[in-house]
Amino acid sequence: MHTGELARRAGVDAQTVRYYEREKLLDTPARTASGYRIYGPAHLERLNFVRHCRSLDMPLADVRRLLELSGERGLSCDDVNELVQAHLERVRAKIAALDALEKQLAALRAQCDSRHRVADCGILEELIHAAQGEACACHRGRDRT
Amino acid sequence: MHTGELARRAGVDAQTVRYYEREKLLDTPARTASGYRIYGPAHLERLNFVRHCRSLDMPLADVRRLLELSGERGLSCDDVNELVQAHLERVRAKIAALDALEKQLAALRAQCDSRHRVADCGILEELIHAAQGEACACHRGRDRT
DNA sequence: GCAGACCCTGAAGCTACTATAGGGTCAAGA
DNA sequence: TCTTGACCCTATAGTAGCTTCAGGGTCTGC
Repeated sequence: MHTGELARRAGVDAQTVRYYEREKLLDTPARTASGYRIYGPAHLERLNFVRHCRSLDMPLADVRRLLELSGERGLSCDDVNELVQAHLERVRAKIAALDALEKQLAALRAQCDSRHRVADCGILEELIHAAQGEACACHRGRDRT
Repeated sequence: MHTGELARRAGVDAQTVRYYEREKLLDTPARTASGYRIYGPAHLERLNFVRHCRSLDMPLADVRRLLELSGERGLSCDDVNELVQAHLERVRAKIAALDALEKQLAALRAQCDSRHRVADCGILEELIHAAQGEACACHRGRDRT
């Protein structure tokens, strides 16, 4: 099959397929005389694997590593474990950060009932006040993900 | 004060200050004869406001809009409300997506107890299997944030 | 007069794609 | 045979919000 069909079957854009090839996530395929890429079932399988990992929000570097590891079938799979564990922890950390964020935003949103003017808008007031207050440590050296 | 001191006081990098100036988030400051930027307290206040909004994960475009709106003090503050509300909803959507993700990753992590080889690693097995299964719709047209 | 800390500009790098420009290929229909 | 339309190719730029780097100037103290 050609690039377009492979892409369609995996539910991605054809450009993404070429991008993955450049990034060494897909094996370089054979070409027709006129330069069209020719893919087989193994490519589709691999592309699906990559997309599944991406749907789990794994960075491409991790996916690449998993692909390498899955080739070395005799090795202990500690590395696979660590990688997934580390990713799980990143996701959990992000959830915690967003939960805190959501609380702050909900509180902020509650400051204004939209029936008044910018000059005495509770939200802006709060934003400006919070930005100046000594007590507001939320924008000092916070980790950004 | 010069760029470095402003940056230090706001807890950011000096390059970030210059970046915000380019992006029209800070007023262009006066310069010394030799070209050094000179900032006053108003700049620090504004920079703190920007950083506070960023700590709430607001995109710079939203921050720019808030800065504009806070200048028009006679207007109704409906726009401020909408902006914060929309951002809050984005954050909530992201939390929901990450919660689902965390469950999938935790399940995946539980597949392998690390005492065996890659050849029969439960995680890799599961990843490959899930990527191929018809039932796995998780990587077909999922929304990406 | 020199070291070290600071300042400047412009450009590249990061992630994971997406989009655009400018061109070639192929199969079917008139 | 010509044309149309759908596909393919490459290379490059754009997205967000910075960070880092290269290559240079300035200022202060010894």
